[in-house]
Amino acid sequence: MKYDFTAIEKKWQARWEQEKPFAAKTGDAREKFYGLIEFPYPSGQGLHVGHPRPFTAMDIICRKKRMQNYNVLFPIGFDAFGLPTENYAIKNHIHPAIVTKKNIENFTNQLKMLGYSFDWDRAVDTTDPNYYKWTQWIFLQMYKKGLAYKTTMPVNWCTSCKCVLANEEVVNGVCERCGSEVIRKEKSQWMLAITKYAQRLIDDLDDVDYIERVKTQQKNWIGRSTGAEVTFQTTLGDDLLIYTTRPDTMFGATYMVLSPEHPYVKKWQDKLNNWDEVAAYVDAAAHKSDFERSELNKEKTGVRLDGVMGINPVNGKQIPIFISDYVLVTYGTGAIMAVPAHDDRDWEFAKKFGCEIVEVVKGGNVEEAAFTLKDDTGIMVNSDFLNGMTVKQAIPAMKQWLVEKGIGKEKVNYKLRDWVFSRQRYWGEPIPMVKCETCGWVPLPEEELPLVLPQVDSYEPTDDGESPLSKMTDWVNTTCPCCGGKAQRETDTMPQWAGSSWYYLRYMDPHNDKELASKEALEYWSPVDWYNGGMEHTTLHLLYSRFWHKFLYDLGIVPTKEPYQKRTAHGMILGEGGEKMSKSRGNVINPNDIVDQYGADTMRLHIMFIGDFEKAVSWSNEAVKGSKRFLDRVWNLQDACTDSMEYSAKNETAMHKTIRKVTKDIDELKMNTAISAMMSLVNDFYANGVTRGELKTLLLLLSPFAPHMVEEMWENLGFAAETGKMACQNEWPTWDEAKTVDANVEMAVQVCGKLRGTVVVPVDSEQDTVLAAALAHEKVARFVEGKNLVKVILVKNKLINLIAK
RNA sequence: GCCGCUAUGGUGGAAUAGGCAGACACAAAGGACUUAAAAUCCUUCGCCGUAAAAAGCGUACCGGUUCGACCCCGGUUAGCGGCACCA
Repeated sequence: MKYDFTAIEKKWQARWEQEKPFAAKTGDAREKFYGLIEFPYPSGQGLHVGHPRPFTAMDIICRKKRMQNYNVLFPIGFDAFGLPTENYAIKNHIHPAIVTKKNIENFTNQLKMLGYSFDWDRAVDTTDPNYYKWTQWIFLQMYKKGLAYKTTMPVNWCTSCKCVLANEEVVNGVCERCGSEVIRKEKSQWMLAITKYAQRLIDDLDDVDYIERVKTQQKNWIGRSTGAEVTFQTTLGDDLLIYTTRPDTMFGATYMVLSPEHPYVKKWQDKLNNWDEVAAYVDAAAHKSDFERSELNKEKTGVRLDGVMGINPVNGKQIPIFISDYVLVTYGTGAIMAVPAHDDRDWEFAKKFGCEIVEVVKGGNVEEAAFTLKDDTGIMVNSDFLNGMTVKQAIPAMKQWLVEKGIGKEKVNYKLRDWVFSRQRYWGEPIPMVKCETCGWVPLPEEELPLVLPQVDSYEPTDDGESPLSKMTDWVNTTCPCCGGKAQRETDTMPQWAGSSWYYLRYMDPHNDKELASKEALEYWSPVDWYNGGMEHTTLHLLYSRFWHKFLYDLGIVPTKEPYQKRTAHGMILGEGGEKMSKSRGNVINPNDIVDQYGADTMRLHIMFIGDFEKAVSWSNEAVKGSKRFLDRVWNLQDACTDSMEYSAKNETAMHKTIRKVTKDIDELKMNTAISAMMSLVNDFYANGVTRGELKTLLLLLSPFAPHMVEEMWENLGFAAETGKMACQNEWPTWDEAKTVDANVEMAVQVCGKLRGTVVVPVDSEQDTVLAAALAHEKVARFVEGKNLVKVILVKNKLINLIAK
């Protein structure tokens, strides 16, 4: 019988679709398992070979969980708002909704082609008004709690997309999507106060099982630092508040720096003797993008504020004040005390501008370079009451002194900024807010949700940076829900991150038109037990959705503090030479081609076999054959197996070992070694023969990996007649630990640490037995001859090492 | 610069409470079957050496701990990812 994968895969996909064996049942008495993958963006190019890697892995986990009698929720959906679709629509004058619909259809077909056990009845689409109604609803709740606010601030402006970008969308000073230059621009924007959750976003990482690098990356991104805020008086009478993490070095503060945007600069305009020079510098800084500013970090620039001096509160000394763009207005207080002896940037600036350098921590040569080591060994000098203390002692001592004098206090700062939530784009969720001439910003009443995206003639953003919606005067002009007067709708839309911040909740109850999901469903399915996704989403999507979840938790809507109990990440699939796959390199692999040539089961198996799941791997078309060959070999066992349902003596140990290995490896995402264990077992079957019972076990183990072929064999071998379809099995093979070991083991024999041979002894043999066997070994004897056995080291069932002198 | 990760045959990769390095595959070479090809099956496959053995060398590099190190420690180099004037 030939392995006709095309016919077999079609047959079983049709049956699964009809009989729905993968439907999740809310409220079922079995233990629940919620496995989640990052839902795809349905691009026009269709499924990329990068998709099947994480999807197949989670499919395997979920299929195995079902066989272990869990009630599994394994959903799928589409994150369908976004720029590529919009840009395609602009170019081809097709409505983005039509493009999206077509792309989703294509993705759906491709995903079904790969045989994933999704519960398709729960599929969500973020562009469906029944879905984004609740995205808008969550925004309104945030507004009501003061977490959504509108403010004018410098934003990242993409010169090509004509659109505001979040900080996270700017990569190396250019737009993440189109690669064009990004400049700073003042704009009124909706913001979400994620910074209010900064501490909880750090603290609650302790309670979840995320791979360590995700945790560290999130913590670095949030960037908590502990220091002190200190007030410096000035000769103009205004007090300057600065932030420092090194209060211990205050005696070394010899000048101060304000960011060019600091409000005092303007305030002091009339009192400065060099205002023209100052104004020119401020103006130049304003015209630079963040990137330009940071790119010039080799060479410090700045201007002295002539006419004002700061007063160092610890010693009363007057010190000059500069403005420089190495101080950021967005962090701390936008003003610093500069300690050139112990900070690289300050040192560099001081050298250029001729400022005094005062050493306050012993250990370096501050004329040569800043001495920045902050450890226990540094001893304070030139620091009055701190002299002789270590840095570690001086920090709290100074903080205490500042508090006693009433000029400073401990302060925690975060690098994390609030989330710019407005986009001047068409293809996103409309922000459900109305601006009334008398009442100001007014939220739309919840009954009026969803606020549906209107039809427009042109999707192009306007040249002044407003959303295309602003041209829809019929839609924009409305009445105030509050006073009934004239009002206008917000024309900005939400960023793509909005819809993906809560989609895992909608899966729990996707058709609910009363709530985002019912309490019953939320309580039954929460939290997501295992979420796998890409590292590129660690500081964006993952952080944003944790923030939204915590907000919903505070409202009493979701029952858990954290959305995801466990987070893992997959590596990328690279092209043949280890290069990134891209259209321009022409090395893009289309999963359809692999499926056509080898079948979906081979595709699934191979993409799991290819290497360590967490690491990047290069795709090789040649290597796929090996996985296909393995499936062929399994297929051919149908005709070779005996009728016995027992394990044969020759295969018994291998059976138990393989069951153990495959079971444990799947839970640890080591699919590659699970597969190699099954390959070895099949090699054994070819050498020793195979019984029907052995084959049954193999099929159970293999079914999550190659579900279609296994269903067919399951039916052919008569198992389906006995216990039903493979997809409905709730039996996972078990192993007997005692039977995973043979009666005899082969042990390595070393003489003085060098391998000299092997001996076969009964399992768990004591030293005497092994030693006797080892000495009987011809080669070992040769190396021991004429020497004294000084010591013998035995590692049971593994090795014996004879130390002979 | 800071944080994190990685380095193993021609290739993808196995192996860590410190215990036979190279499992499982791909490629290659030889053979069987075949009119032939494909498919399949068998054999070889780290380096050096040998008639074949043996001996020796070998997990990026240098050193250490240990009876024993891919694994632990110190240092170096190269590469990948993230952050980047965050005071």
